[in-house]
Amino acid sequence: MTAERKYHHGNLKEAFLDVARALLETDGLAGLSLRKCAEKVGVSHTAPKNHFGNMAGLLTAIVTKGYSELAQMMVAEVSENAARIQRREAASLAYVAFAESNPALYELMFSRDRLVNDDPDLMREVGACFVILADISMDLGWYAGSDDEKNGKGQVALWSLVHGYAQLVTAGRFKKENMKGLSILDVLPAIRPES
Amino acid sequence: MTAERKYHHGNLKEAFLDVARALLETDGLAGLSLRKCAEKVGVSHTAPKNHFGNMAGLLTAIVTKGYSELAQMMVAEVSENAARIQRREAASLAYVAFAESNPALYELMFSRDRLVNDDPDLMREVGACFVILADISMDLGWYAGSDDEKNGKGQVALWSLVHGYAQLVTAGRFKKENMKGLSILDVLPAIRPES
DNA sequence: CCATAAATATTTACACTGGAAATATTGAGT
DNA sequence: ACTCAATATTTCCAGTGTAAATATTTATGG
Repeated sequence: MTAERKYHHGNLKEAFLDVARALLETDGLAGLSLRKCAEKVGVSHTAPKNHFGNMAGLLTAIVTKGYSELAQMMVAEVSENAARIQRREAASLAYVAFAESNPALYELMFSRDRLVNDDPDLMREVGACFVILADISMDLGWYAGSDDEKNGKGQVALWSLVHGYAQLVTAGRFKKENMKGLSILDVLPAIRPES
Repeated sequence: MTAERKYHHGNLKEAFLDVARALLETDGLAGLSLRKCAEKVGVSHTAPKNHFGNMAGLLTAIVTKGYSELAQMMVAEVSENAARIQRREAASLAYVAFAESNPALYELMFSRDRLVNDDPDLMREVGACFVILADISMDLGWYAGSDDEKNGKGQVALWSLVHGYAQLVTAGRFKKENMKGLSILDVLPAIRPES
C-alpha cells in the first residue's frame, strides 16, 4: 500500500535534495529544474521555496552535501596509522573516484555564480575538505624554506594537482591517447629528499 | 553620425561573439541570454540562429576563441630561446593571468554539458593548448622511467597543477589566509635531479 | 541586366523556467 | 480550544530558447 498523499510532505527537504541530485547527474545542470524535481517528489513547484529559498539555495545545499561526502570518502580510505605517503595515495584515489562518480555535481562544486558562496554551511564543508588535503600534503618534499612555507605551498599544490586532474579528466580535456593507463597515482610525484 | 540600421548586419557573428563574451563576464553564465545579446547588438532575438545554431553553439564559439586566446597569451610570453624552466614559468603566469582576467569564460571552458564537445574547431584549439603545455612540461624531473613515460606523466601533471590552481583561485576555494603572497610560481616545484 | 537561389534577418508562436504574492492546510505550543 | 508558525498550493508574471513561416538582402549564373 502506498503512503497517503498528505498536505505536508514531512521530509520534503531531504526528498528534494535526493531527487535534485539524481536529476543533476542524469540531465546535467542545464537540464535541472525546480519544476521537474517538484513533480517527481509530488509537490507543487513552489514548495521548495520554504526550504531552500531559491534555485541558488538548492544548489548550495546539494554542493554542501557533496563536499561532506567527498571528505567522508577520503577519510574512509585512509588508515589512521599508515605512512603519510600511503594516506596521500589513498585519499587522492578516493577524491578522483568521487569526481568520476559524480561529474556534474563535481563541476557544480567549483562553479562561481550559481551558489551562495558565503553560505556558512558551505564554507564549513569546504574547510573540512581543505583540512584533510592539508594533512596529506605534508612532507611532499617539493619545496625549500621553513616548515610553514613548505606546508603552505604543499597544501596549495596538492589540491591544485588533484583537482586539476579530476576536472580535466571528467571534462574530457585530456585526450585518451595521452592517458593510456595513467591514474592520479602516476601523476603524484614521489617524495624527493630536499636538495 | 551613426551607421544606418540595415536589414543585414554585415558582421553579426563577430559582433554577437563580442557582446556575448562581455555579458558573460559581467552577468555570469546564468545571466547570459540570447535575447539580451540580440538587443545589445540591435537585431532580433532569433538572428543568431543562422550563425551559431543554438545556445550551445554560441557558447562553443566563445570557448573556442577563449582557448585560442589562451594559447596566444602563453606563446606571447615565451622567449623561444629561453631555458625551459623559464618558459614554463612565463607560460604558467600567462595561463593563470588569463583565468583571472576571464573567470567566467575560464569556467565555461571546462564545463561538461553546455558545449558541443565534439566540435572540430573546439577540439583543435584545445589540442593547440595541450601542445604548448606539453612542451613546457618536459624536464620536470618528477618522474622516473623512460622518456615517453616521464613526458606523458609530466604533461598530465603540469596541466593538472596549473589548471587546478587557476580554478581554485578564481572559484574562491582557497582561503586568503592560506594564499598570503603565494603565486603559481611558488607552487611550481623546482626541477629536481632524478634520484 | 535580370532572374533566381542562397544567405541573412524578422515576426509570431509555444512550451518551459524561476519567482512573487496571496491563500490554504497542517502541526505545535499554551 | 485557541493561536501562531510552518508548510504547501494556486495563480500569475516576466523572461528564456527554439521552431516555423515570412521578409529582405546579397550573390550567382544566364
